[in-house]
Amino acid sequence: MERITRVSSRAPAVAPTLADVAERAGVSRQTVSNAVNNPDLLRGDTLARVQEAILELGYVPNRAARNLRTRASHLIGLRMSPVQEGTANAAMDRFVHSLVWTSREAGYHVLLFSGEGPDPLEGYDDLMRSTAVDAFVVTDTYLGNPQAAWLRERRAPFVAFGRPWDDDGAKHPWVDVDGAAGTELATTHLLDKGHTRIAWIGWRKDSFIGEDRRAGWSRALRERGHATTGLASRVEDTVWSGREASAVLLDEARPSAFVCASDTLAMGVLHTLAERGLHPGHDIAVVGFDDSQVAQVVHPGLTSVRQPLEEVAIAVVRSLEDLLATPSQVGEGLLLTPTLTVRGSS
Amino acid sequence: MERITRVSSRAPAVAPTLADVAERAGVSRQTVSNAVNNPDLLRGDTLARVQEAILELGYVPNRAARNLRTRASHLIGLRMSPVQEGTANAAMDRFVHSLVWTSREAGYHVLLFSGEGPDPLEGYDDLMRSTAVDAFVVTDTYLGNPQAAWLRERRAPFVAFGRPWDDDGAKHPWVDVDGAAGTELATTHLLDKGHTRIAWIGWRKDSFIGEDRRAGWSRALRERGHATTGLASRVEDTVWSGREASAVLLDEARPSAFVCASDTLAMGVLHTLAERGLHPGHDIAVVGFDDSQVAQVVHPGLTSVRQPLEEVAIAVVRSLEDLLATPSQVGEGLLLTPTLTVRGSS
DNA sequence: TTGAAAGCGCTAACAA
DNA sequence: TTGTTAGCGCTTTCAA
Repeated sequence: MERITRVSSRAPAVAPTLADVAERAGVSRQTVSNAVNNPDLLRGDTLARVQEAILELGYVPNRAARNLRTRASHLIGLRMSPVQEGTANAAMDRFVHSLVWTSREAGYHVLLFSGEGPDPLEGYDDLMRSTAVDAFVVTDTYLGNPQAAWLRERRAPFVAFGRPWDDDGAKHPWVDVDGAAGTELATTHLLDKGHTRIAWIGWRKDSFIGEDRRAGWSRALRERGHATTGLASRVEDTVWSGREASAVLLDEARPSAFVCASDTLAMGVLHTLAERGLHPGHDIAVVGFDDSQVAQVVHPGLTSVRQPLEEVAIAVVRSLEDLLATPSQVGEGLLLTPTLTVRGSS
Repeated sequence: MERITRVSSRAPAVAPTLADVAERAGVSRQTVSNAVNNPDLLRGDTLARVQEAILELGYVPNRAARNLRTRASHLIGLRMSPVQEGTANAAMDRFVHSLVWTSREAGYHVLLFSGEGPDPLEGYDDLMRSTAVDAFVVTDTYLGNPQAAWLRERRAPFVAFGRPWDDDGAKHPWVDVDGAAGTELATTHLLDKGHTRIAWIGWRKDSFIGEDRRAGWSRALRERGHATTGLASRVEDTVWSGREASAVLLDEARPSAFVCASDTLAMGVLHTLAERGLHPGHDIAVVGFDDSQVAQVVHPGLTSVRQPLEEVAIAVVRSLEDLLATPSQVGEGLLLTPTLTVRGSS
């Protein structure tokens, strides 16, 4: 039983405006505006009368008009990079979910746009200049932050998910996950399990993120006095590369465990193990990175470093709010720590 | 070397307006507006002069003002359902990518929003009444279309990705993928490989989509005169359920192949096979549904039915354009055919 | 082919 | 505490 009577649930042909509400409540338009945006300013009975009129008419402020007047859209722009088929990479999608969720609570919506091609700047310009969004969340910082300088120069508010790797003096706010801490966690976990020869399969050297994650692996091994020599491989982020690299490492370095820069590479390791009749978690331990769906559903479960994307989203939105409230403020950086989800593969 | 001189690439402190351009070009504001929206109306030299001024000033029309005036936002609303951890389901994310891409070409952006809870209507109302979006794309039709009737009653333009299963008389436009055709394709593929005892693992009976996909399996078997009795199982969409169901079926019905309603369930089958030392594609064939990343990267590759989500997005956007151009028009339905991506598991 | 007037719905600034 | 005035930047309508 619906108790509340929604008078206008049938949606009137034409949407009511402030003026309609004002007339109905017997007040001025400004008073209605205040009732919506600054209810504290009204006297109790006036507020009640206006709110009743609002309810009766089913009034909802027109966004375009409000945007025009306040010069704000309450929209956050996010560029979506194309899906990568054949990989396990879906961190971006998980992040989008978290961001949408968190933004809503802050009164923002997420506007998705796509760059035409490889140019990461494509698409930002138009949205910014047409005042379609209030700010951007920049995620594709894997090769440094070409966008950061560019957006900064154009005075576009933005928060980056990802460190300004190549620019220590960067003054924009950012949030990132400590990849090295993640792989260190993974490596220590394996060391605790008794493994000593732990191999690394990561990305090519020009990847900042890849080098960061690799550092966690080597740090953990060195701290416990174990060797890293000959145990590392740097390849492309594909299943095939992970398979090849692990095959070579198994033959030449005889590791008992693998730590990988991504779940995609870890899946490659699982391929090699399957081909050789080896059982992950039993014969050889494997740890991936990103706690993708793949890690969650593959047999016997892939242990993986999980980025706290929900927290990232919260921090990003908070940062965005600060930024929009105080545009001149110097941005801060925040580094979050990932966790390790242990499954059958280790 | 940048050849084109972007005079205002440094972004002026305050964005230029129509009036600024008009003054610079020595014409009226209206003429500038026409230069942007109806260039055909201008004489060649006037147009050139105005365009030059636009370029020099770096003028981009203000979206809020335009939206207010034209009562259109060129935004498409899409509700994101929460991520399902522990499953392989990511069709939604792939679809979002395609939709963003396709929308851009049609001059639209995608606005993401999230429902608060299980109520699929939550969130639509506010966006619609505040004229934040021009239309919606409705995707969560797995339990019929409660949104359809609701949105229709409120005169909200929308296109559904998913059939109006429970309402033959539905008059809204929709695009869907023929699930039965997909599983029929999968089953026929297995029959061609020599399998005759092909089991089905699908969803509970109250799932329209699940029953549709199941129909393709049984149709293919019946057409070739093979049995279906005792070969089907209906469970929840989890890896665990798929594992359990396949274990029972293997013991009781001795199938040589499995067709599943989802990659998640298919992964469950792979678990059972791994536990029994059976090799997918060699001892037992397995086919999933959705061609998820999981299917793509798992060893030895999971054969899976692939929904043509790019085509779906194109059809949805086209439908949306028709709808917005001719609001009164009766919506049509379009059923697309999936393909089968064959991998090692079959 | 171009221009002038009007107003979309809202809120900031100020006045009562 | 409430109301009045003005105008955000644009496009529709109509006149020149």
